[in-house]
Amino acid sequence: MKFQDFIDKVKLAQSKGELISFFCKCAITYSGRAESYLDFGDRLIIIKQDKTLLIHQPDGGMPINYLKAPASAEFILDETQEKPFILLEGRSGADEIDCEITKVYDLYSRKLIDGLKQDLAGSEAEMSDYIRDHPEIISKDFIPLSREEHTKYGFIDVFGHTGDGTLLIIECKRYTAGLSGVTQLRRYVEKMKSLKGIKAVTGVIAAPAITSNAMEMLKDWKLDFIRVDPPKRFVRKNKRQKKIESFF
Amino acid sequence: MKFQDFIDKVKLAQSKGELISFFCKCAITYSGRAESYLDFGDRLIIIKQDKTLLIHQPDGGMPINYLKAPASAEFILDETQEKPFILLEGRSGADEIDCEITKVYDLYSRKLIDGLKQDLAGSEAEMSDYIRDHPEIISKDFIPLSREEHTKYGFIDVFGHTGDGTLLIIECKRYTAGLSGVTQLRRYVEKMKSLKGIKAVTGVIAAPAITSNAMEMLKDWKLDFIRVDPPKRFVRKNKRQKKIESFF
DNA sequence: ATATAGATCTCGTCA
DNA sequence: TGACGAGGTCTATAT
Repeated sequence: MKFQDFIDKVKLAQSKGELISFFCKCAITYSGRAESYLDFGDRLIIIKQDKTLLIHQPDGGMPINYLKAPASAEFILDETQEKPFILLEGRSGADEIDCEITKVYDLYSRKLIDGLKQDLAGSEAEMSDYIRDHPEIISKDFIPLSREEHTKYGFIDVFGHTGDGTLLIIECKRYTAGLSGVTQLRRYVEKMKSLKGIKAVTGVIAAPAITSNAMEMLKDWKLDFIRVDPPKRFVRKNKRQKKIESFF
Repeated sequence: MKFQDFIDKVKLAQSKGELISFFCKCAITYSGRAESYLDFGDRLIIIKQDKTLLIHQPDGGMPINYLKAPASAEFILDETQEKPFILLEGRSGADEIDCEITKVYDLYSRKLIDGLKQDLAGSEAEMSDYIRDHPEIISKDFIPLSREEHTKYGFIDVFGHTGDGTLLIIECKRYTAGLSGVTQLRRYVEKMKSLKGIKAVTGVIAAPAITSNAMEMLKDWKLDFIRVDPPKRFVRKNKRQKKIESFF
């Protein structure tokens, strides 16, 4: 594709508020929170409708370069060498990407209509909901008082007390709990002890598993681990359907 | 685009090892580590050459759904309703996406040649390199012994001692240090004290800034903060070039 | 494989 | 706006 065609297509697509996607050969210099250089290769570049910029290599899940919305772009021509490139700039001007493009293979754009948000289940928030609604999985006499609460002690997943009046802080982890989860819990317990002047405060890690180092630290600090599996909400679709085609 | 055309194009592209990108209208059900549902809307779907799957909405930086490489796909036809959809499955079978597609607007594919890796500067590792090579920014008598070392005390960014023999652990943060950075440092210092039986162990947060809560906690634990800016390696390109075109 | 921690993290949320 | 923590985090590295 000729460079002028490319410019014309991008401008037209932009004016219509379309998402733009193109394959090209380019070299990329990024300067902002970090700095990077990537020499010439084929990449997929996407400019979303909110002017998010994504640059993807042919493999891997993460973009190799990106700019948060809204990014701006302008074409620049190096006066001496006549190398065209695109200068992309982040909103604040703190981030910028020089994308030197030597070939544009294809450019496709379309206005995508989609204002929907995903309904996600299985988060840590739902796990703390579940514990609040099933306090018996923590202990027979556990009485939850609050959940997902931002306190001056920190963001506490579940908070309550046991029959003998001991305050109990629960830190939920959806996966194997590690050292950082234990230090986080310990911080909450300590802070509540010192600020309330109460000694009868304890903490529990609620997670499906815990690493051995974390378990050791937990014991050192007289904290507890209770195995809790994160709840699931949706049921999988019936897989017994007629197969049409199968590939890769 | 007709459904059979879509299947044929995907199969052909797959056989040639191409990256596939298409706009479509679809509804997505995900089940795996979490579960989600997203009703019908227009999206950009990318199948990379290593069979990474990415599904993007028209706005936002993150894919709304994805599968890590290598994902597999097959077309399914619901027997009663004759709704075609694609069943995408993660490698282990633990993750799966049902993508019910009612329209395919465009499909583009190309073999992208790019085996290069990005040269990235400004990481925390480079910051610890810098401190090791410029120990005077910590103190006049600081002598670094190791850097980025995985020890039984933890992963310590920079470790050394001062003139009077006090052991010093440095935790680097590229941006404003927060509570978690302080608890992390505190954990290393405590562990080294207890395992070595030495009291003369102290810790330093090296970062461009620190939050007030973190600073308070740091003082409580007799730890220190030293302002250090992360080093930069690349110089920005000269921006004074001739402008060709500018858009959005 | 598991554990640990960084990331141009991103994203939401609350004070 | 800054601070704080979760994330289907992902990715790299060491044990």
